[in-house]
Amino acid sequence: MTLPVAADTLLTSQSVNMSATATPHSQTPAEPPAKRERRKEARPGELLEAALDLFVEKGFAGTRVEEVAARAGVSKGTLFLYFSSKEDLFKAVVIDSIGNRFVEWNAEFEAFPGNTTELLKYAMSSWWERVGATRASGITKLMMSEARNFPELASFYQREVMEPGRRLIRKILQRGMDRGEFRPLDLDNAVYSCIAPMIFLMMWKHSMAPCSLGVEIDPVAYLASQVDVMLHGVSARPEASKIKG
Amino acid sequence: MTLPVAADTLLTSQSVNMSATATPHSQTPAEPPAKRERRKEARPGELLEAALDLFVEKGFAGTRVEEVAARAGVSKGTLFLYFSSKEDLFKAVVIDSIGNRFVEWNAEFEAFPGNTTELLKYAMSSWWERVGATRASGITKLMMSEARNFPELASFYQREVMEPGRRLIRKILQRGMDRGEFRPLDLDNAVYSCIAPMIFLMMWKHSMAPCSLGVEIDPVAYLASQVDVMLHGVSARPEASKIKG
Amino acid sequence: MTLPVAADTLLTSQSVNMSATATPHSQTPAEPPAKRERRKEARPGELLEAALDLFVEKGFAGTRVEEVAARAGVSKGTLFLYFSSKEDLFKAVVIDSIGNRFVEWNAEFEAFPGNTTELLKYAMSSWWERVGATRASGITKLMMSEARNFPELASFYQREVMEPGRRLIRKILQRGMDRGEFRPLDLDNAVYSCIAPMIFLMMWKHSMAPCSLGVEIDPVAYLASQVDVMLHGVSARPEASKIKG
Amino acid sequence: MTLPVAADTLLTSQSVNMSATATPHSQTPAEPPAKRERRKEARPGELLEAALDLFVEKGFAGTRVEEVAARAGVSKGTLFLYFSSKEDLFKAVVIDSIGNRFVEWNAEFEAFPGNTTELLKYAMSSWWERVGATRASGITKLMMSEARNFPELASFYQREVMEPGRRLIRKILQRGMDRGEFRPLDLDNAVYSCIAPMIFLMMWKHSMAPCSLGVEIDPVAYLASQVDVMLHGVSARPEASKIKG
DNA sequence: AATGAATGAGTATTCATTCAT
DNA sequence: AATGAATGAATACTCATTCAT
Repeated sequence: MTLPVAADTLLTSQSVNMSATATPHSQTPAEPPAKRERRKEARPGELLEAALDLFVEKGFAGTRVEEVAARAGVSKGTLFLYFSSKEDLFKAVVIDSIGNRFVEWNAEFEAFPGNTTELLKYAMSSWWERVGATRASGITKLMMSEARNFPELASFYQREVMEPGRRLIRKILQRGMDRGEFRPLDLDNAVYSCIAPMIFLMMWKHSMAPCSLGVEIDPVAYLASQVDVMLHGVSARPEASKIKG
Repeated sequence: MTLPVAADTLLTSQSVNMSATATPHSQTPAEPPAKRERRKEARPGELLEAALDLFVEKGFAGTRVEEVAARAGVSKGTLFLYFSSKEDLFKAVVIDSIGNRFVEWNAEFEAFPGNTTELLKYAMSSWWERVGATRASGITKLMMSEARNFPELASFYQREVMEPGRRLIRKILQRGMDRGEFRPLDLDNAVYSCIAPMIFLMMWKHSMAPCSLGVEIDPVAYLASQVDVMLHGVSARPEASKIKG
Repeated sequence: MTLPVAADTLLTSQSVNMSATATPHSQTPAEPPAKRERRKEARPGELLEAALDLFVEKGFAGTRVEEVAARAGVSKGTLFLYFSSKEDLFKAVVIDSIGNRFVEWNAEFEAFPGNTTELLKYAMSSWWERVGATRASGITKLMMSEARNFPELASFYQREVMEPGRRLIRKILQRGMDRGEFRPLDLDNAVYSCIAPMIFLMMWKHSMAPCSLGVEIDPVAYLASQVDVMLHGVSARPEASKIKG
Repeated sequence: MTLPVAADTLLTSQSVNMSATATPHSQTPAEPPAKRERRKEARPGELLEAALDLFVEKGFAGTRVEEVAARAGVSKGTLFLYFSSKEDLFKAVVIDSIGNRFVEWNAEFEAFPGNTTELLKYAMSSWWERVGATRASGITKLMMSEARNFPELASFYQREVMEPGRRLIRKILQRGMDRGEFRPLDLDNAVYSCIAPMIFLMMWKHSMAPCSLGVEIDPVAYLASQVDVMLHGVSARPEASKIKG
């Protein structure tokens, strides 16, 4: 797992037990867990997974550590073997879940062969596949919900996730402008035309969707629609028709 | 305070003590409203305001009723005079804050004289003025954060707020299409091109913005940009230039 | 209640909730305590009494706050209404129990009419009556037992109790020497010939005596014997007998 | 390690796991004690030493077994190999530390050639050397502090330590009386004129002294002073002067 | 109607003890 | 014999809720 470079700058005053940051989200297929099984290696990851799910679902204050432990298949005491406090666990969950894929993505997008329209489509849909659709998306919902209770973590999240994301989007839009594919744009705001749908989808997925009684949103279709609208606008093109007519 | 029409449908299983939002001790015959009477009337409102702010900031579980009472300038005991429980208070906060302006807005937009492009701009900016920029926007952040802890409230919120909002937006887009101002659109998804930015702004305002160290978003500029992008797209118009050239 | 002058110097880093220091050891005759009786005034004193007894008996770590509360006839929660933590309670117990009677005693002994032999007898026996035989003696046992767990408190206790006591005894011995009643003495050490028996009695009373199966010590008799031995020594006086013979 | 004769009488109701103080796994036939064997033998002793220090410093409840194990250089689990419980460890610490030197001392004092004044001086100073100044003195502080939590141990201690000590002192004083060196004394109380200073010194050493900021006591000087006062009293001797005059 | 003292169920955390290795 | 991961009962402390005044 790649820890974000600045992770340690966060931890000056309230340090997070780093021993906890083991393989995140390792889809260990549920082996029959014998009682008092010894597997120090696996524990933190399992706890982090369980904690992520519960924190996302119920929030920090609404989650009981005992529940986290139970879901990870261990006892309350074991949790405190790996995380010195509930808050420490919380921080570890957030920090652990933030691998910065941005270097990787940057390279990938930098090398993208097609035109920027295609790149934008690709960026959005691959984001969905790799983040939006995964458990990792919960972190965003969590941060949005708990930011004001953990301002330190919030600014860490902004620095390590929001900022790089924003820069990546901006680069794509800039590419479009540079290549004459996109018209001149107010980039500072235009980036959010990409980011807002992502945030919206993640929030929706983790809040309304699970109790949705009627309205369903198909993320893939929505993102396609959004990219389409974003690219071509909703306005009819009277000039174009006129000309053709 | 305007209660949404469907408020009572919510109350089947987990009833909200309605005495809380209604005048308490209403048996008192209409006497000349002395100053102290005035205060009596004001109590629940002050509590609801305080509760809204705190719930938005700290979440349901993270907020202590004592804090709510203190902020409203009353004692803890008094709070329970108006709301039978913390949960009841929470529900009242949500329900109370949802006046359905939608009938009003519907009428307003129905009578809108200008073209749909103008209408869209107007709708977005007036939404910001009347909701986004106000304390009411907190409710959305609250619902997004707490939906899974209060699924009943969540579906109430969807029914009373999201749904009408969605329909309103849809109507506007439909109007554009009907009048040939907008090109044919996948309306089911396109509505979210308007809604996502709103949700995003409200979430941002109540989560990241308060602890933002760097990135600031100017909502008005962003919404303008978003509407612009939405209307005209980001793509350059080779045809258009061709024609002109 | 008179708080020792230097009490506040102790409280710089870990402050003791001073609201707690109400009438100490008020022998409130057990009135039938109605449930949920309201008597804020009496509470802290009752709690301090109960806490003193239990801390003396079981030590700090060995005492459960719930037990303290129960003995004071209140619930666990109520205790925390008056003392912010177990440690705070402990400190309050110690500080509260240390009224400095030394000014009063100083005056009393200063004005003592008889010879110093009488004064010494009087001092010891009145100490027993006013301190040794009372619940207050427990504090000494407590401090001796817990000094190393609460070094701050320990030096407070030395400053406020041991030191003044030492000075008082020294003054008495000095008086004896000044008046030619006592022979020249190594005062720095001689004071402990008075202090050690007191400490010993208090320790004994609160540790061995309660589980004594055989040996019993009669404090009054012991103190009388100790004063006698101290005054006249145990050695036979050959010179004296010789002369008479 | 010498076990006191009456040690087993203690074990009626709350038995002390004697395997702890005996060679563990003694079924091993007497093989040449390799180095590792040596260590094995040493384990319980190291644990007992560590435990003694910590119990004395922090009390029974305030001491964590993990700390004891760590100080002894073994793991928590190992401790429980030798002692079946924390309480068992505690009892072993006390019992182990009480070698009864009294038979030896009895003989030594019985054979003492000099006068009783000398004997008394010798007894006190050799007690300080052999007990007071050593780690063993901690046991007394421990017992004084914990007696009421372990009444059984307390009466064991009284029987095995206090009682023999008292008898030894009494014998010395009796010797002085018998030989006409001491005047007639109330022996039952007079013994405590010797014991109290010892107890006082041990308590002081293990409680106040470690956090003493000002007052220091020189035990040897104090004991000398105490013996001097005890022998000759503090009173001036008018008769003597008269005679001389 | 308003208070705030009192309550006790609930929760985070500790730590003696167990046990598979 | 030794380890140290795992346990869960115990305990300090919190906070929604009650109720006498």
